[in-house]
Amino acid sequence: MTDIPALKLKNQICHSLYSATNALIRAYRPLLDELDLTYPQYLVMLALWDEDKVIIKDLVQRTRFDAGTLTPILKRLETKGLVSTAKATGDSRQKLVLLTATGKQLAEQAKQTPDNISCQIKMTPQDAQQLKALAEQLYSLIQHNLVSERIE
Amino acid sequence: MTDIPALKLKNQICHSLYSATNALIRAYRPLLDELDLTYPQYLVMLALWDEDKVIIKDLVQRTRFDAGTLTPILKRLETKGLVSTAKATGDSRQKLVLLTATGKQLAEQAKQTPDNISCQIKMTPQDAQQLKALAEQLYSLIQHNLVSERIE
DNA sequence: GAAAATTACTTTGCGCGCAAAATAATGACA
DNA sequence: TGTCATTATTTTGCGCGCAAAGTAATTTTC
Repeated sequence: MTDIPALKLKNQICHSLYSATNALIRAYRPLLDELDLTYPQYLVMLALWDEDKVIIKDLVQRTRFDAGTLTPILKRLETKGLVSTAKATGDSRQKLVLLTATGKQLAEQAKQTPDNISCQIKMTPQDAQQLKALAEQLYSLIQHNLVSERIE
Repeated sequence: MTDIPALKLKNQICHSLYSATNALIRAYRPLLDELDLTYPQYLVMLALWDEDKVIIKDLVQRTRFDAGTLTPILKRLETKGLVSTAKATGDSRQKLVLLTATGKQLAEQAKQTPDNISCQIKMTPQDAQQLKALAEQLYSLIQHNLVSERIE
């Protein structure tokens, strides 16, 4: 119908990126099922395996999740016995997130997940790294934009 | 805490891709608000502006959406008066999706959206095209994988 | 030609993603 | 010191995303 090239679905980066991301989440699902984690929960656990005993604000930065998204995710991880929380000494608005022993042990089981995924998806390491770099670039450009808009 | 490089959040393509995609959706939001469309609704409309009078199965393929996701999206577009539906002649399980006059007119307003986005996000056309190509490649590799698993 | 399998689509349920509003503690400043 | 703005976190509400189950029409198979 429309012959405006700019409106053609096939020309949209957003569609390619959107469907690739969703496909990747689907590909992770069977692996993460074994860890009893959803994809976002997995990303939060990765952040905590890097470093725990952090306040939520910190975790928001590192995971790039919205605070309103993170709160219920942490609650579910707590219900599963993977994390616990404590009030921060000093500023009592802040809440510390800690890994439980179970949460730490799960890293051992998760250790193989990245390899398992890259075995399934036969993208060359070069292409994968480039995709990651371009995605990072896009993220940075957009974040920079939003920040500078907020200042104006 | 964990010193397993494979588990470091910063090394995960999935995290870069996930946060870039969500950031892009956030960047589209103010533009799509003017069209009274959400991001997925916009993608469906793009597909329909390409070609309407199509059955849902067709739209599932072209949008790469799950059928269970598409049904309620189409219902909302119908409520907004942008699309209508009709039973297909022949196979009466099938449902035809059509653009209304309003739905067709909206293409005129949407015409500038892709340009507006690329003005905001100052990625070079080369990088953008490469990102799109790599995302397409990832999508294809995963889809191919899922299909071949289903056959086994 | 009736039972069984398949296909097209819808419904249900749960977990996000995020804007907006609420809550509560801290900091600023007059 | 009290008011006002700011900050950290939670809550609410709505729209996906998708697995799984349901419904209804069509096709296959014997």
